[in-house]
Amino acid sequence: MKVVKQRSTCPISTSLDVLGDRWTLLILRDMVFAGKSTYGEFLQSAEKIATNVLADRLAVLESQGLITKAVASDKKSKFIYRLTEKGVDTIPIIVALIQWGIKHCPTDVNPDLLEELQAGKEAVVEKYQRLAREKALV
Amino acid sequence: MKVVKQRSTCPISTSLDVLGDRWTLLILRDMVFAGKSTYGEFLQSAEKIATNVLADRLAVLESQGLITKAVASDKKSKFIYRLTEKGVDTIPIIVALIQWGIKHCPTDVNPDLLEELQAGKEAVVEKYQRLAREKALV
DNA sequence: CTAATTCACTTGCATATTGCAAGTAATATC
DNA sequence: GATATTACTTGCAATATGCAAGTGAATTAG
Repeated sequence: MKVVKQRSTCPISTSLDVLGDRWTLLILRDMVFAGKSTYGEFLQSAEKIATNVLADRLAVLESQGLITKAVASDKKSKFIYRLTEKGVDTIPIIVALIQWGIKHCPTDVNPDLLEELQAGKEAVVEKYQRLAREKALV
Repeated sequence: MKVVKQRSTCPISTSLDVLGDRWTLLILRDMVFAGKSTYGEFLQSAEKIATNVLADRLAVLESQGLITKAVASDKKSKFIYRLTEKGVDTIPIIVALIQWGIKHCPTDVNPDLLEELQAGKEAVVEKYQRLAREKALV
């Protein structure tokens, strides 16, 4: 049970106590936008997270109730990580980060996602929240 | 000139390269929601940022173009930090963090802000962006 | 049935970042 | 001229991260 140190009772601060590092939101991104769900898949991402850091962040996310961990139905040696509602609720944060990144940093974005975003952020949030909830039921 | 190491060209990743730590968004919060603009004011916050970390984050925010630094009009020994448009554009991220924190963590929130948020997130974002832009013109 | 492989980690260690306390330097006030 | 304010910097211990290698259970290949 990983403990998270709370610095104050400000909602921004408490959110950052859990999400405020370089890796946590990238793991959630991989779950939401890349459909990833296993340790091995998370290791494949372009940013190259270290194995010990990934294990630590997954343990924090699980103990904080953003994800669940379950044995895969096909293999007993494999674990499937799934988003909880608390995890699904981070999608507006992730989408806000995408918009800021697109506007202010040199980035490569999936053209389909870019088009969806131009039609409105709310629709994008709702779409990926719906997809994430469907995936969580499997 | 502080350099920020870019891990990939994903917009979420590039955003987190600048904003993804425990302190940066709290400084921006203080500017946006508490009207703070000086080193001494940032040090006063409940989370107790260390002086060297604050100096470092202000230098990063300035070199990345989210804030500007100027000598105060009343005292030459005082500096005023102000948000740029790039800084103002982080407000949707901060508001998304507030909403997640309120919903999922034990927090204390300003009742006025809570009421504003219940009436809709977009209005809150627009209000504080307008206020921040006005402040930047002083 | 045994050996190699996959999968999910853990361990050890060098480097980087953070936290804490104290010190410095340029104004500004008394 | 002495004290205070403002914005830092410095030194050092504690913590976190990055990297390479190792472990162990479950699965597949021969």
